[in-house]
Amino acid sequence: MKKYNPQALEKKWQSLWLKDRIYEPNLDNAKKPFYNLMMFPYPSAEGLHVGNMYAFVGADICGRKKRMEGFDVFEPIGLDGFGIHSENYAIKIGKHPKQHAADSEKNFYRQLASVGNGFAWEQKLETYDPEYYRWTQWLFIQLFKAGLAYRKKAEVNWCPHCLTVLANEQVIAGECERCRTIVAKKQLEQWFFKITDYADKLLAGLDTIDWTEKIKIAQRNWIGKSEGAEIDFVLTGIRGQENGKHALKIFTTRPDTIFGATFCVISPELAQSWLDVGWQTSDDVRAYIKDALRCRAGADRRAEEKEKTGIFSGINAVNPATDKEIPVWVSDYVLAGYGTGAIMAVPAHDERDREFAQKFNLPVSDAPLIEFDEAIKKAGGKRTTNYRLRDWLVSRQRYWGAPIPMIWCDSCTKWMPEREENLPVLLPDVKEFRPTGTDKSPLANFPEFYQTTCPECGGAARRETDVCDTFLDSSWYYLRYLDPKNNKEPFSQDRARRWLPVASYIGGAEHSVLHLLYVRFISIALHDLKLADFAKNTGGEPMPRFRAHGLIIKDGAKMSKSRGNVVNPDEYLAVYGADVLRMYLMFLGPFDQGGDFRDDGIKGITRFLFRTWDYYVNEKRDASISNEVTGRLAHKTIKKVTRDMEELQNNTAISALMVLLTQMEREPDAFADSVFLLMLAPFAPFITEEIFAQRGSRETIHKGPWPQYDPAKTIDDTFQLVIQINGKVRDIVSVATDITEADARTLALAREKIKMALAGSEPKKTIFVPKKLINLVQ
RNA sequence: GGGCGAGUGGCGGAAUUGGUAUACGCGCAACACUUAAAAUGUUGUGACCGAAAGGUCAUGUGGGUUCAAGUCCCACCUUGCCCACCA
Repeated sequence: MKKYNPQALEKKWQSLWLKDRIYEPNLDNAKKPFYNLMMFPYPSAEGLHVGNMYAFVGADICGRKKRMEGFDVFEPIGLDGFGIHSENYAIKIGKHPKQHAADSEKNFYRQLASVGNGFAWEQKLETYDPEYYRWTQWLFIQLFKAGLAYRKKAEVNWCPHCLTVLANEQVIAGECERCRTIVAKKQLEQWFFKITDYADKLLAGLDTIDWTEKIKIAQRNWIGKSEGAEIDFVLTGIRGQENGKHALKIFTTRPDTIFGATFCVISPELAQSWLDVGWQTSDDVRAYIKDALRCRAGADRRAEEKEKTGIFSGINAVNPATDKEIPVWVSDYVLAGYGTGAIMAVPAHDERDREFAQKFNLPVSDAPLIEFDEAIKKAGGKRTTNYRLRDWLVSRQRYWGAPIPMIWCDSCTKWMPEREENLPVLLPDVKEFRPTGTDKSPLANFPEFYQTTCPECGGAARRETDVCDTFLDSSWYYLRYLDPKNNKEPFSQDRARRWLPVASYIGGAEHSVLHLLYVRFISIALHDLKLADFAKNTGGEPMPRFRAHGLIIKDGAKMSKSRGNVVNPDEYLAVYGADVLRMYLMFLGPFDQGGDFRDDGIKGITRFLFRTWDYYVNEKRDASISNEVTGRLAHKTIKKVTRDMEELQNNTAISALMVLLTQMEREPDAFADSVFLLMLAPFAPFITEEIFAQRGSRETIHKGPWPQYDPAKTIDDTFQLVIQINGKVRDIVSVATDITEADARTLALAREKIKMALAGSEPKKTIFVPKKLINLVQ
């Protein structure tokens, strides 16, 4: 009697697989490439947690099945280790980020190796490796050369806790995505990527890709395309100015409501710009503008809790539709960054305008609507399109990132990229890496870093001291995986053409408007710039199929360190082994739904694998034995499991395997014996490999072949005919599959139970559904 | 406030196209094995009535469509996620 000992056999197979390189596809010659990508983790404080493992295992199961179906599966893994998150943790534990990276790298790879995934370890990468970020810098330079990276002074989001600027996408309801601190506004000169140039392409591409609908909607909303009009309202009553000399340009998506516009509102920023060019106004108005701008800098303008404020500017505007003079107000409920920073207020149709009108006792006019284009014509406006999407702010005033490879020369008076042959611009190994709290990166304290020579005139010049947003690191990693040691080019075009676009991408939905938008933007831009051509057929879309996995919850809440409910897989792996933990996680529920991690459910899976072991290892039986019922069930199970796995419904696939095993234990069948093990292999790679070897195979089970079913054997000769009276089940009888309606009716009427229930009356109508039921309607 | 989901046993969850609601697993109960317990195995397990046969009621609530509704339509309640003064 051999005992199932998961720890010993898992260790053994891990090293044998590594030695035999069974998960390393031939990247240059693969005939049926299948790029199975999962979002790479950032090596966080706690190490790999069960939620990460859930995502990786779900993706791996899909890849393992493809490998058994004969595909050359490439399943790379790496670490997204640059960035504020890692740096903050390093600061907290008093380590240098570089040291922390080295430590967590070791721990992460050890954990990742233990979960039983078919990772292509030879292609691993880390974003903080100079050989990686050298090419992140190269990417920055290509965008700069194409005019897609630019430097601009603008109002930006500043996190007073992280002490850096943030991209719009990293501000959630006015708070820093990472630390939940209320974000302030600052006027700073920063590097931006022109993602807004790609708004339409990013929007159009969504219709062509097979992604979770939720993510597509989130991206559409984020891009926020709205069709509307810009209309000039002629201004009157400006002190010291002739009437009609100036006009106010407003943006509206509802020009059809223009007859109801009873006042205009401009943003404090627009008002300030008027002051800057000499607008003379009262001290009260000046005070309001100053105050509103200061509030914005302090960022206490979160929508819901704030009552509207504002002040009459003293200026009037002529509504071009009604020719009536209406007042122009200044209020911070109008945003500077959207449209023209000015609106016509229609309190009868817009809730915010109504609230404002009520507070300040402004007129409300329930004027009739007119047709959209007619309104624009009447008002002398023009159609325009506005986007919510802002350009991607990529500079960060922090240490732990790829230095932005740009140089400022005082004599050439311009920004220039570092020469590509000088890349990487190495992140210096400095002791004082903490954020400075000014608007400068810590690197600005190191002349030995920033003092350089101008790439054009050779004179003294100064390096940019900000570093790149981590999302730039992760915007192209899938390309580098194909060739992580390439020191001549960022990626191999040949390999990219062979392997890309990515066949299956799996990751968390929390990146719907961050990573998943940036990764599309960068790929589409690379195609436009002729720097890549691997996805010509998908319009540059790098990942035509994406699925979001659900979250693993513990005690009713998302796992987090502060709640103290993080589950580390190590302890479970030590007790139960990877096979049990993998299957347990998959059995919780559908992959896109996640589930609640609780110890009590593990028992069922443990029992199942022990039964499997006993069935194959300890119960010797005649290998030629065959059983009709079990054989047929095996064919049906292949059909169901194959389909369920394609839909990532691993929970029901596992339940079908449980049903099959129970039947095999009752009535063994040689065909079922062989296919059961193959179907179990993606879920429980270790135990199946061991049993396969013990049954005498010299090959790995993981190259398949995936079992095929005989469609004829999935159809039964008989079925359970449900007999209903008025839609209620009254009897069930086993009949031939091809029974006719007439025969079914006769049979049903002859049944004792039916006779009793009908009590002698004749059914008026009969509904017959082949292979399902007969319904007698009285 | 806007957008998108989800509400099914004691619990996690099943249910191809509208066609046997509660698969599979946990838990629970009885039995077997055992000196005993654990483990394992077998059987049972939505609620109510009934000795049984059988019946009635059950998929958040209330309506509707249909021979037939967890599934489709309308209204409402609860809840989760995303976005949020974007004119």
